[in-house]
Amino acid sequence: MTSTSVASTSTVGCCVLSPGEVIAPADAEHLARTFKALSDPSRIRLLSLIASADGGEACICDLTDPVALSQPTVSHHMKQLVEAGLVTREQRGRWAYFRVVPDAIERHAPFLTSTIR
Amino acid sequence: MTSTSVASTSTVGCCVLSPGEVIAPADAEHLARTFKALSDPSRIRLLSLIASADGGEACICDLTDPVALSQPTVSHHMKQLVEAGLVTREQRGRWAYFRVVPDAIERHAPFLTSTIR
DNA sequence: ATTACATATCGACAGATGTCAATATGACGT
DNA sequence: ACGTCATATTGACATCTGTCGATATGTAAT
Repeated sequence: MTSTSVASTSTVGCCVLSPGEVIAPADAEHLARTFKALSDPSRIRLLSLIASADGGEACICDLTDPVALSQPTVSHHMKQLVEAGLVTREQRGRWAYFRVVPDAIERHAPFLTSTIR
Repeated sequence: MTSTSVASTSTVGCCVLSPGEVIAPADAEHLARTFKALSDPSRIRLLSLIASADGGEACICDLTDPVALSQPTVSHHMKQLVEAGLVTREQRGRWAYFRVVPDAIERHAPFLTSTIR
């Protein structure tokens, strides 16, 4: 067979490919979902703000001012980041504290090296 | 000063921050633009197809079938990838050959480590 | 219970995005 | 010059996205 083969959705790690193999559609969708969460400037800034915040965590009220967005909009962005697995949410009293998930992005590194290069 | 400071747009490399510094809005926008190019499953598959193709390059006609999209749509996606700097385009005869830019994504690694962690 | 405050959800809206069919552009062979 | 083929552009369309104001939900203090 001369055509490049399509990898089946990987079970070990994320999107690990043999050389010459093409990423599986399901893996492509998964990757795209992660990148989509990072595709908005405000969300990048929110991640950065949380990561550099005291104790590595921040609540919505800490974030609205620096990004100059309304409270509902920031809440909406945070929901996206949580659903993408890039951030965790912990309710403490009236506040919701968010933390960046370590290595959430690095987890996709295999794709970047084995698929893209 | 107790508040976290905002980094000015970095001139050396991409988005290098001192600890406790927040990414500059311009850098956030730049990063988001790159991630946006990667936020579509079809584009991820196109990148993978090109990278794994014979000689590391492919033309539009090689790509339409595997991704099951029309020629104009593939052309549109390729334009996005070129504009994001993730892929190069070289016209050779009637064909346009695309190649993945090595380290185009890795170039953003400083953000992933210095901003997100 | 009532009040105050932090966050989430809803409804609405403008603008962006992915897709295709039709057409234009451009390069080659005859 | 003409026809053919690969790619790009245009126009149209449905859907998704980011944003806000208004409102609902939930938690804690009084």
